[in-house]
This record gives sequence, C-alpha cells and structure tokens, in this order.
Amino acid sequence: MSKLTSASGRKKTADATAAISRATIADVAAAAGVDPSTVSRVLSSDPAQRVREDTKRRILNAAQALNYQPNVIARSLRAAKTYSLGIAVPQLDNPVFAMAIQGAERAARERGYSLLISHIEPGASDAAVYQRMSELNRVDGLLVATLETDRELVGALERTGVPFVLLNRRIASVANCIVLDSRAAAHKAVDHLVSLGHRRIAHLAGHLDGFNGAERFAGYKEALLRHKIAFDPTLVVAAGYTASGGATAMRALLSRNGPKPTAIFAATVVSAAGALSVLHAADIEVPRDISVIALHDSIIAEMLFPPLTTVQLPVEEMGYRGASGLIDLLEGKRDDVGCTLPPDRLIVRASTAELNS
Amino acid sequence: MSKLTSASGRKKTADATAAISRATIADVAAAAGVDPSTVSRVLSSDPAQRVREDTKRRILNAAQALNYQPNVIARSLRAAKTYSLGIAVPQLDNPVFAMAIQGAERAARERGYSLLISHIEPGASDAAVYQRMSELNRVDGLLVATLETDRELVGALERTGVPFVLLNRRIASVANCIVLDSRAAAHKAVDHLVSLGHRRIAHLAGHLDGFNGAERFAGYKEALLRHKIAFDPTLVVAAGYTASGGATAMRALLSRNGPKPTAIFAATVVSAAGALSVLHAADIEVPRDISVIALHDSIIAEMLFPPLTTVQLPVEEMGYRGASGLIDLLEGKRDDVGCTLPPDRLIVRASTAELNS
DNA sequence: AGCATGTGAACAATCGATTGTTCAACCGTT
DNA sequence: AACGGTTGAACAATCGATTGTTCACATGCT
Repeated sequence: MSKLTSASGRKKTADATAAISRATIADVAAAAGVDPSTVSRVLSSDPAQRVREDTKRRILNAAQALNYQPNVIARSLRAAKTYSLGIAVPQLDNPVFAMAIQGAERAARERGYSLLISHIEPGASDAAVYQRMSELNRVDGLLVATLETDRELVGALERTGVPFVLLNRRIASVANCIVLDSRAAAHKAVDHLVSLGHRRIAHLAGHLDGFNGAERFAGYKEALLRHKIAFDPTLVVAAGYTASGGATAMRALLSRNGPKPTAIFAATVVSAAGALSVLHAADIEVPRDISVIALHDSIIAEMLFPPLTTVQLPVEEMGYRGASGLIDLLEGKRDDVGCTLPPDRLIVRASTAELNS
Repeated sequence: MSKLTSASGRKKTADATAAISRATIADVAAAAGVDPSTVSRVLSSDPAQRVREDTKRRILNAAQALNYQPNVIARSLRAAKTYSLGIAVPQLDNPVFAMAIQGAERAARERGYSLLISHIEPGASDAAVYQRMSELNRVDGLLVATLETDRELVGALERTGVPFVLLNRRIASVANCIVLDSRAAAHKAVDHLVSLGHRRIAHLAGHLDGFNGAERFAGYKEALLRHKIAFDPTLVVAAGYTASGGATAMRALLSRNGPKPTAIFAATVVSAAGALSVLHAADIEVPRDISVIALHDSIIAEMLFPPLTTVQLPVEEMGYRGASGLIDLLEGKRDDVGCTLPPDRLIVRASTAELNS
C-alpha cells in the first residue's frame, strides 16, 4: 500500500472486507473530490474556514455514503487526548460501586468518551493502578472511588499528572469531590425511627476513621440531639462494610449490658444484612422486637427478610456527576466540580415499625 | 523530525511539566545518540535486526533514565490495533455480571489490554452498543454477555467485523462460547436434595427459551430420571432472573393443587430470594418445612435468611477465559476458544435440610 | 589489493486526522 | 486594465511509534 492506494484503491476492491476496513477521511475526500483537510473542517464544523455550500453538501453526502466514522485513535494521537476516562474499584460485586460505574459510564457515553475499568486486587495499592492507567497514556482523567483511607493516595494521584475526581470521599486538599450527604441521610434515617416512637437507637457504624463512617456517625449524633435523646456511646459499634462485620457488631450489641435497643440504624445495607442474620438466630423478630434501617438502597434491600427500610442515596448520579464533571474539567468548561448530593428518599419496607412499648 | 526540537528542545525546558509530557521515543533516541527506529527495535526486541551490545545498553539506559513508556495511542494507530476489549452488560448490579467483568479485566490486564465497559440501557438493543463500540475503532474484540435471547444478535455482531466471544450462552453457529455447565450444576443441586431424602422437588426455572434456563431445566429433569423420580411438569414454574419473578413463581407453586413440594431448586440466587420472601410471608419455615437450593453463589446468598445453599459456578473464571481466549484469537494464537466450565462445588448453608417426613 | 559479503544503524514512509500556511481564482474599485 | 482584497480550498507539517529499504563501513576472501 505504498502510494495512496489506501484511499481510492481500496474502495474499489474492498467490498468483501467493507465491514472490516472502514472508510478513512482520505476516502471521503477522494469521493467528494476535495482535500482531506477540507473534509475535516466541514465535519468538525471548524469556524475558522468558510466552505462553499455545495462543497459542504458533496462532502457530507460522500461521508454518509461511505458510512465514514472518524478514527478515534488517529484523532487521539493528534490531539494528545484519549477521550477516555479510567475508574478503578476494589470490589465490583458491591452494588454501590456497580451503580457508581453505571452512572459514570452513562455520562461518558453521552459526552463521547469511553470508560476504562480496572479492578484493584485486594492487597494491591490503588496508587499503582492509577499509575499504570496514566502511564500508558490511556486515560485523560481518573475517577477515584476506593474504600481505602490511604494517606498517600492524593500524592500518588497528583504525581500521575492526570486530572481526577474523587467519588464518595472528601479530602480537604482536593476540590473535586462528589460526595453523598451522608449526614443528611443519617438524619432522615433517625428521624424515621424517632417518628415511630423509638428512642433507644443503636448505630452499626462504618469505619469511623473514614469519611463516610464519620459523617454517618456525626449525623446520627446530631439527629439524636435534635430530638433531645441522650447520646449513649455504648449503643455505637463499628461494623465496617461487610456482612460479617455487621453480624459481629450486632452480637456485641446484644451481649451488652443494659436495656436492649429498640431500633438499629446501620450505616450500610450489607452490614444490616449481617445484623439481621444474627437477630434471626437469636429469635429476635424484626420489626416486632426491633426495627432496622440502613443507608443506601440496593437490590439487596428488597431481598432480605424482612425487606429492609432504607434511605436511598443517589449513587448512580454520583458516578454520573463525577464523570460529567471530570469531562468539564478536561475540556476547560469548569474549574472545579465539587458537590454534595442530598439523599433521595426514605423507602419504607417491612423492617421498621411503630414501637410497641 | 525536521530538527529534533521536539526531542531535545523539550527535555531541557520541561522540568516543570515533566510529569505531564512524557518522554517519547525520539527523546530516548537523542539521549542514546541513535535513530528512533533503532530504539524501537531494541525495545521490542525485533529479531529482524541485529544491534551491537553496547548500543543496546546505551538505549536501555536512556529509556530507563527518562522513564520512557511507549505511547499506546501512537502504537495503536500504526498497528491498527487498540489493545483494548469491550464488554457490554445489561445490569451492573447483578453480581453475575460483576464477577464476569472482574475476571475479564484480570485477563486483559495480564495481557496488557484494557477493558472498556458499556452499559446496555433497558430497552436499548445490545446490537447498537456493539455497533458503537466497534465503529469508533476503539476495541479489537468484544465480550458479549447479555440476558437477551436476541435472534439478531449474532448477525449484528458479525456485521461489526470485530471478533467476539460469547459468555454464558451457546449459539450453534458460534464456535467461541465460554459457558458454564449449567446441566452438571443442576445435577449437583438435585443430587444434594435427593441425598437429603427429598423426592418432590420443584424447579423455579429461568427463561426456558434461553440457553441457561433450558440447560438448567434439562439438568433437573435428567437428575430426576437418574434418581428414578417421576417428572411432574406442574412442579416447574418459570421465574426469570428477578426477585419478583421468583416471588410470583413461588406463589404459583404454593397455590397449586396436590401435595406441596418438599424442596425447591431455583435457577438463580435472585429468584430464590424472591421465593424465600413468599415462604416467610406464608409462614413456611425454611428448611424445616421446605428446603431451597439455587445455582450460582454470590455475596447475596450469604445474606439471605436463611443463608442459601448453592452450587457455586466459576463466573469469574468464565470472564477470565473469555477475555484471555479472545486475546489469543486476536493474536492468532488460537482459532477457537469454546469451552464449558464445570461447576465449582456445593456450598451447604442453612436453607437445605434432611426431609422430616 | 580488489571485490564480494556482512554488519549495524540511519533514512523515510506510514497509520488517520487536524491545523497553520499558502495560493489561485474571482470580485469590485479607481 | 491593473491592483488590493476577499473567498475557497489545497498543501504540508505534525502527533509517536513501527518497519521496509538503503547505505556506509568493516570484514573476509582469493
């Protein structure tokens, strides 16, 4: 293919492989009888150059006839942009991450970007993952959504030289964070329990040294205060974000001295699931003997027994806003994209009930 | 390169932006005092060209000193390969898809490929998604894992001209399918129930016109036959792959005339979850009154009440094999990659028990 | 010594699209 | 009719890496 046979030469003989080797801009130019640069300017509607109406029409017709699609790779090389974003997640099977990815993918798709996914193996450092993604020049920006409370994370991210947005975690030195208003969500959950008459409300907390865990715990305390309920630290147990953590924490609560709580506010559906299994095993009936509510709705909530009352959080939208904001950043449309998303709504299922004193 | 300014020129002034603008092959060549083509041949250990040992050393040193990473985009343009695979999924929050993606990502990463993810919006045709991925010249191959029983799917895929591998679905005309041995898994599940003394075993089936639904149903029938249990069609209800489908099917089973089944074999954990909620509501205790087993283990199984006995299926490995095989295909290392993966093992939890007649 | 051979590395084209620059044709003006 | 100005489009360089070809020099041989 030494001498431009690629443009006209191929088109004539390539019917058999038409689906495989796509038309290039040179093919379109040849068909329209113009220079490739003119085609480029017409198709990207470059205002720096005027083009006669009928030339424009010829080009557009040729492009359509050949089903021309610009080659993203070539464009990327020239523009030094990949038109793709990277996201790395520690666990794909956690619905929270799944929904965040789904939102991010939607935003990327709408804006003509691709979403590149990477899994952070347990034990591996996420910094290494971001490093790899950026070193290969494969992404223009990174979405960062990890459970890890890594002090070095931000430093590592900045060293990659690639713009990034943090999801579901606020770090003081980083402006671009999209977070859920966990505090407001906690208020909503506690308000619901209080409205049902509960006052001895326990909290299955997340990681108290992490952003979300701390926020949810703070919201819990604030809500108690607002309802003039004394805060009892023995009613708070860290459960992490796993079912077994929730189970362990629930057992701790049950074996505690003093009157049993009449309601549980769990930081996540997953830990609530663990708690429910312990309650079943202890023959404590939900919601007759104890009410349970958790933050963040997911398909799992509906499947538990009893179906779990939750405060729904806009996780899909968090992913959407994160990706969309990151693209704004990359395209210079905005300088910072931080925002806090309020909880969606309370979804009352069968795990909470009026206190029967 | 008219006058090498890009190579040496930049390096001298770019300390501030060092992290952003990476070294190119021209930079390495300049530093080693050789031609870029020589650098390329040394770094890709091209056997077609011999290079003196000390030249080789100079180049390797320069590359290391500059922390040179080949630009994937440029390489892609030249090679007409993107070194990335696409995968499209209908629901990200279904753990089955999540695990398949995780496996695919692992394989891709190990082989130096990226995984590009796309979500198929409900109601949208997956064909359109694959079309889009391939049109943008963004992927070398596609992993196809959909629930849809789309007759036109294969045609649409072939029209993209991009090699593909089907996951979790066998289609006669397609050689490259990685599937789970649903039939063997069904045997395992039924065997377990029979070993506990059950003989009136109902089946919450998937979609009977889909590959997996049909296979699981066939396996169920075969296993019954092997145990000399008469097949009773009224004990089979299609439940699809949702919790509400499982609930509806379970209600149908309970309202059926004739003796109640003593055990349920559900095609999926999700439909089993729906069934469990109906059983709870009807005050039928599991496993005392009825045993329940489902195919494919997931984190959800552990969270249900009671924790669900399952036959674990190698879904992560399915994704791994799919991606790995697809790359073999692309690199000409293999011509076909079909395989059937046997079920992993039976995981006995609390939802199945000895029949107490 | 002279010619054929071989070795090591530079040269240059290429992938497909974008964009700064050049240039020819045409217009109206004096 | 000559000239300045505008318009429309071609020309050519570029992004970074790969690879077929060329070429200078050193070596071997008779």
